[in-house]
Amino acid sequence: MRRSPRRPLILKRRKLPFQLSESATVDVVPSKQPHGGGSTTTTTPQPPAPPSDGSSPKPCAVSLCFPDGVHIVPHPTKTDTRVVLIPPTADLQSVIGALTAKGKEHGPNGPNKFILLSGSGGQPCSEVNKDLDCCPLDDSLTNIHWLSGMSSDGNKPDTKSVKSEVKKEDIDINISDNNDDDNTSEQDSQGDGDAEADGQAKSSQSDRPPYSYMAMIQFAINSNTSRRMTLKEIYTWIEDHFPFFHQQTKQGWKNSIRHNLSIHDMFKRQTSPDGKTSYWTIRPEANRCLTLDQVYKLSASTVGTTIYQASPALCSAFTPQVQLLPGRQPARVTPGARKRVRSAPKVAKIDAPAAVLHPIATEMKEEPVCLPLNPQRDPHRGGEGGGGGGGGSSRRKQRLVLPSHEEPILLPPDSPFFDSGVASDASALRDMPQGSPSSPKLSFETPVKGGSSSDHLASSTPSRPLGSEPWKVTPLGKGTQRAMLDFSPIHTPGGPLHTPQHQHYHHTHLHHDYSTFNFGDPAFSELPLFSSPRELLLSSTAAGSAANCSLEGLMLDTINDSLSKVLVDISFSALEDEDMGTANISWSELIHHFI
Amino acid sequence: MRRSPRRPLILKRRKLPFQLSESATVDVVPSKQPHGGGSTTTTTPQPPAPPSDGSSPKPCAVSLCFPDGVHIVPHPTKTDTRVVLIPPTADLQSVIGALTAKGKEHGPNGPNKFILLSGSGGQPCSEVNKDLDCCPLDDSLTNIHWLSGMSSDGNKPDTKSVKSEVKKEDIDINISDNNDDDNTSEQDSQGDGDAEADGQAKSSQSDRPPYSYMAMIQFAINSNTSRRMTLKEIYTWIEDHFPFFHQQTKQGWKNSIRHNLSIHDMFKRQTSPDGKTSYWTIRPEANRCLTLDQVYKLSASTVGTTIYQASPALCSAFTPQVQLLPGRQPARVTPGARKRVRSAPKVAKIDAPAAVLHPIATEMKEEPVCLPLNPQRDPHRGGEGGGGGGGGSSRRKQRLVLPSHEEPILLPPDSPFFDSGVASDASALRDMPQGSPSSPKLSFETPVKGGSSSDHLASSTPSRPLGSEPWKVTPLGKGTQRAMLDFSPIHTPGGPLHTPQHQHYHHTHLHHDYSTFNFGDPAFSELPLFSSPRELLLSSTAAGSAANCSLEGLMLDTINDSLSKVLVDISFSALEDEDMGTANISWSELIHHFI
DNA sequence: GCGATGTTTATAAACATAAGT
DNA sequence: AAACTTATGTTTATAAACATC
Ligand SMILES: [Mg+2]
Ligand SMILES: [Mg+2]
Repeated sequence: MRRSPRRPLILKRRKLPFQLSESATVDVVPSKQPHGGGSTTTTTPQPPAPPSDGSSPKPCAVSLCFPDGVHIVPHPTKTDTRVVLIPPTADLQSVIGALTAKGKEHGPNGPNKFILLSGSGGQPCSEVNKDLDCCPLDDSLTNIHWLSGMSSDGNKPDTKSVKSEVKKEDIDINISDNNDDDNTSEQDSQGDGDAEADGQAKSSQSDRPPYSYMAMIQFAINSNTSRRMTLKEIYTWIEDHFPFFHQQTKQGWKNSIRHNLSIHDMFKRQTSPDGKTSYWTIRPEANRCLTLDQVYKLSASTVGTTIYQASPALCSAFTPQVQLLPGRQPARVTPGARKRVRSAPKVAKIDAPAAVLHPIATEMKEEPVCLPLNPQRDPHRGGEGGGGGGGGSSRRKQRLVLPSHEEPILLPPDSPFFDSGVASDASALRDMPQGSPSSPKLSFETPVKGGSSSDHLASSTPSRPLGSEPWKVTPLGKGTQRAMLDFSPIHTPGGPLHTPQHQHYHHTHLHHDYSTFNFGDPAFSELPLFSSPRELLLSSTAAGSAANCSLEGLMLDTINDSLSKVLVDISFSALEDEDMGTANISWSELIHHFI
Repeated sequence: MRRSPRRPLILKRRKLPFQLSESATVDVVPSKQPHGGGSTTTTTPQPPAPPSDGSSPKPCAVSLCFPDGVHIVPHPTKTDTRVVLIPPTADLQSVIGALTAKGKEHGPNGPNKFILLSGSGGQPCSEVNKDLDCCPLDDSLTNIHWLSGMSSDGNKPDTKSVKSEVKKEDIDINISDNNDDDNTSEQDSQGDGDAEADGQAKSSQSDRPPYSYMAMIQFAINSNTSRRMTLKEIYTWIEDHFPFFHQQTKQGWKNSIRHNLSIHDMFKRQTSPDGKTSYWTIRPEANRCLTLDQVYKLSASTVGTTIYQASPALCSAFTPQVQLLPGRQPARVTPGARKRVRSAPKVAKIDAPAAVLHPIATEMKEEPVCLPLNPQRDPHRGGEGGGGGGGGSSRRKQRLVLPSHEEPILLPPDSPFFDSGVASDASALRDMPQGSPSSPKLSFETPVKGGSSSDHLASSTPSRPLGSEPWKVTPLGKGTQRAMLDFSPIHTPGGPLHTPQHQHYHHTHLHHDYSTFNFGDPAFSELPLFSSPRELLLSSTAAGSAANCSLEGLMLDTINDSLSKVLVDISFSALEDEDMGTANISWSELIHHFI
């Protein structure tokens, strides 16, 4: 037992540079799309994305507007980059082949980088679930709704015994009962507790699930309609869904669960009004509403692309009437700030061309981590605006601030981040910095960690994309549990092109507290480890159709011959202001601005 | 090696409730004050507090104004609490004895809680070191001062080759060279590297130092004039000062050092302009400027009370000219908000009656962790201002938010926090939440943890208060290294009674970035583990005199017969606004408002 | 490929505290 | 009501897997 089982290695992403170099489109475009194997278990009936039936040999079309309906638009700031909008029905492989040829035909001087987006597939999802976002429950003190049946293992969430007076406006109470498709599934799974052992037996051959503790806790909490769980409930949920932990004689994993709850700022503890029970919740701003269903189902269907619900947590209504004055957005720095690319530690994220980023003046004077745009790093440092600015991009990654004068820019994939092939990151499973909007008020309370947390990614991608995982998920699902996936309200503060710069620097008031919400945070898909470029392509194809409101895309670099999955990220450095948070705009909407 | 050495247990505080219960003042006031044993090693010459020569049998004086010059003022909000201002010349024991008797004479209805403060001793320290705060160096890009001699192990910080232009106002440059007593010591220690082995031999009998990695890293970085160090330098510094690590064959401790640097948000990495070297720094707002000298010297002098420099890091000058508009302080919530008690995880902190706290509306709707004021918790919840508010105080501690309507209150020690006896906490060694002022701008950059961090205390109190520590600190100090202690600028945003509520919710701009600075954070003294109540008393006495600008005090509870050391904390929930940060007010000044 | 430096996750454990017995 | 036990939380220490330079 001492010999730690090691964290699941399968969680680790692997670098698989797109092998396209020597021979132009060699090996890249297999003639057929083995899309078959997928959908072994519960499938997603609804997605309006008809998967292209593959085998569409049309790789030679190099026109600017591909016959498939593909649109190529220039990048706002990068002359060598093109944004390629691909309809869900298009054949991704042929498009890539065409782009590769196109890129190479112009040589290093012409466009050689292509950001492939497929935003037209999904429904706008803007007003889809205005009320059924995360946090369906009202937490007002008076609302003791949750007192009803929570003390035990969460077996009786249906008995709304108390039903106290609702003090807030329309903060539901009905919302709490809002058993939509998505929530219903988990609701049930939780309801029966252990009785769920139905069809698929929880055989003893359960390996350790490929999820980190952080991910599993998120699965558990998000599975509950009220989005909160007691420690005991979390234990039970995990045991029920991952037999591996049921078999564990030692309780070390429970220690780890508690440890993770504590250290990750993403998990917050709430105390019931009576002070009797503690509920663990997920910081709404950080909650991607990831559920096991999503990951499991997606992995089962060979789809490596999951949309981790971008829901920025509309729970703001719960907050008292603090009503702080929203930071004035005007008079601020970095006037022309537009977009900016971001490269996550292990994640590849880029800003969508449409999105405007408000770079916000740096807080310190550290390195402007805006990755070097070109291989030849330009030390345009001397004339910096503020004298601060710090050095160029440092070694790995850490604490990046934009010199106030620097504009955000779309970063091409030439940086090491993008040539790293698949970015099977789990941003959705990460605990985003978030600026700790709560700390200000709590500042005087030592107990609160507040500040910044060291929460980090926990890849949730199952090892193998398809079928029969060795770690054995205990199903107990209905079958209609995918609504959650479709509801991905993306809060886009301002208009597509450029939002007015807000300077809200981590406001504290919670009223609609979308503090530090990043457009890009929400939707980064988990990519199962691809054993070959083909797999990457396949998963990408699937992603284009299934992922509505997705921010993910592919970065095709014809110079380096690399194809990387990237998170097309629209980042608003300071979204804390409530005024911003409410604006929802779908990814596809944004894309339409460019077509 | 696998069998982890365990973290130094001596770091742990112990509960030593003041044994005063059964027999009124029995056993509490020993006839003599064995103050002798102390001050075995280097003593603090300056403290204007002549220790009472003990054996002062005056426990019966129950008058409101003690002959010693003690003033007793009512608490602004708590009727059962009195604030006792004790001059440095007063005999603490007799005062405590008198207060105990007084408290018991009135029974449970009368005042039974006393907050003992000794604020008159120290110099105002308001303008003492306006310029010699933390971060003597300018970090502006143009300032390549640190490029001079940093690449190596930091052996040549004395050769200020570059001495670039000082961009800021008067931010010194002399400060960097400011070889006061404090900095000098470390400066030298670093200069000679290994040659420091002078008088006290680094015998092989070095036990593990009682400091956490986080503390040692702080020691190391703060010892450098430039307040930054490379990883290698940190290694070297620790090895040089703690022979224990020099003897280590395994390099596991280096792994831990790196681990700590990464996980603790307090530590930030900066990259030099040339991108060649990375320097580790301490977030200025979080830096208490703690040095080994302070801890070591203090422990040697039996003084359990250390003032961990409250310096909120005036380094803000380094920041570019971001110049964000400071949050408007007006129109905000919680009008009558005043003070509030806080109980840290393991730390006991209370707000000073004079301080005003701007509770700031909660961000979420969680538990108003304002600890229950009385044993009988009053669920005055129904008519709350905002309807939110959350439940009562939960179990341990975590994430507390004030319902916007609730006023901050001075928490009496009846809560479990105060009856826990000695609070030998090390808030100075903690990484405060801080709201991550930097995250906003970095929000779009995954690399930055930003948000809140799980940095936490690392008690720095040496196991034994006096002399010859087994862990063997390699001296290499001068002898006159205590300047740092005396400079404890306390930033008190507003006037004593109530500062205008600021709503700055974690501003990001760094210009004078005092974000989330808590009045109370800075000065929490480390209490060496007291083996008896007497020791607590002794240390407290010493503290009263030596600690100017100290915020510490004693909480005497005549009901529970407990005497606890507490941090009298003035907390401003949102001090991020620059306008606030510059206002310095000494603790004694605050106290004078009540006399 | 190797070594230094960084980042994250997993485990074990020491304590603290609330809740039960 | 005191004492012991258990559950729950918090924090630090270590080891390790990877990533990047
Ligand atoms: Mg947590
Ligand atoms: Mg760090």
